Order: sequence, then structure tokens, then C-alpha cells
Amino acid sequence: MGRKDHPTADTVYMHVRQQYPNISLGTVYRNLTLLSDIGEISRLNVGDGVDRFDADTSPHQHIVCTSCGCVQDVYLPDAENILNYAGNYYDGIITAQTIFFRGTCSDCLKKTNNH
Amino acid sequence: MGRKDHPTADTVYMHVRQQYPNISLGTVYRNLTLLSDIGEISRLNVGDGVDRFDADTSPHQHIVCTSCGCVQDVYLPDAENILNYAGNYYDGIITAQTIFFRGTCSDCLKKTNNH
DNA sequence: AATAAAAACAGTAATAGTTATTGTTTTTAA
DNA sequence: TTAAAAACAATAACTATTACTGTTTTTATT
Repeated sequence: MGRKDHPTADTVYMHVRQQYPNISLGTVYRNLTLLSDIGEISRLNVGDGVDRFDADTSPHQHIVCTSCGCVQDVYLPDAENILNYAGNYYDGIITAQTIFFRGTCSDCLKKTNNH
Repeated sequence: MGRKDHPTADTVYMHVRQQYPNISLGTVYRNLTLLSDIGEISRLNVGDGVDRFDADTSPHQHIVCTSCGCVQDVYLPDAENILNYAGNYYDGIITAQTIFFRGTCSDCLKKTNNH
């Protein structure tokens, strides 16, 4: 719950296993799925075919660094305006949105601009 | 290329097979991947674990109907403004965005509001 | 037209991520 | 103390996709 790096099920498994060496990946999946089903965490997908998990269930967005692959948070104020705006350009009803970005994280920027 | 329904590889396979019964799914995947690599089509993912393909490579968004599962286009004007706006709330560099919506398509709205 | 190299192919195997099943162990409640 | 329920590890199964292999088709050159 303390992590901010949006770990995959396998990452969670690797870490939990350091403390509970006999835990199985199935148990990790079952509990992550349970937690997201009851809304304690959220499950997210940034298009790379792997599900990630986030203890922060407040509405926010994500960015994938194309250099190091890390997934970070972006807190876009008034993001719900986008949803309302999109409603003007669609003849059905829009109820939810998923927004994620790609780019370069500040750590990778520092590394490439080596000075 | 004429389709507007964002078919999956399997859907393309089923349809192509009506005319070329011996084609294999691997061939469909290879060519869809090739076409998207050279930019003739685009590959998209609306979070349901299946890749979809779109002959329309112009920048636009998609909406998934939670009732019938169809995937439709949303042409959001000035969508690049969102990317620029997000840059104000992130300390790295943002270069690309993916936006998709969920809701109910107009066909499903008509069916439920049966009058 | 003949032919050799290259490309595309069908069929199938392999891979990755995730979910489902099974028999066992742990927890809960009475 | 004990019976039911829940959680578990281990493993099988499943889905979407990619990779491999031997064969067929296409292309380019004579």
C-alpha cells in the first residue's frame, strides 16, 4: 500500500516472497483482484500488456517513461472536464475515461543531460 | 480498411477466412503488425486485453460501450491541448497520450429506452 | 521460358499474463 | 473441541500474441 511505483502482480509477488517465501503467485493475484474489486486499490493498464496495481484510488492519470519504463502519477486538475467536453462530440453517453501519457521522467532527463 | 468497428485480429481472421479459407491466424497477425509498423493502420487497446486495429490513423479517441462492447470513434478537437496542459503538472516531458472512454453507445440507449 | 533467391505462407509450437481448479492447511465461530 | 468456512500452495488451463519450421509462391535474372 505504501508503494508509488504501480507494481505488477509479479513485482508484488517477488517482494512479498522475501517475507513469506511460500506464498504463491496465485495468492497474490487473488488478493490483488479482491482488493481492486472492493475498491481498496485500483488496477491499471498502460498498454504494455501487464496489469499494474495502485494503492491510490483517487482519480488521477499515469505516465510511462519510454526510457526506463517506470510508471508515475500525473494529477490533472479538472480532468472530469475532459469527459464532459468529449460528451459534446459523441452521440451516446460517456461515463468514464482513461488517460495515460508517455514521455521521459525527470530522472531519465537528468541522466541524458549529463552535466 | 473499410471497417469502422476496430476489429481484433481474430475478427479480421474470421472475415478474411470467408474469402481465403486457408489463411492462418499467424498470417493475419503478421500483416496487421506489419501494416501498423509502417503506419498504414493503427493498433489500439482499450484495456480489455485484446488488441484492435483501426484503418483511421488520424489522431482520435475511442469509446467502449459497456453494454454491447462495441468500440466507436470520438473525434475530440484540440486533444493535443490536454497533452500540453498535462505538461504543467509533471516534472518530466510528456510526448504522447492515450485517451479512451467508456459509456453507452446510441444504439444501446435506443434499446433500453424502448418507446 | 528456366531458374535461383527472396518472400510469404500454413501449421504449429512457444511464450506471457492471468484465471481456475484441487487437495491441504489455517482461521473462524459455535 | 470441533465443524464449517476461508485461504492457501501448487498446478493446470486459458487467452492473446509471437516465433519457428518446412513448404509454396513470388520476384528477379538470365
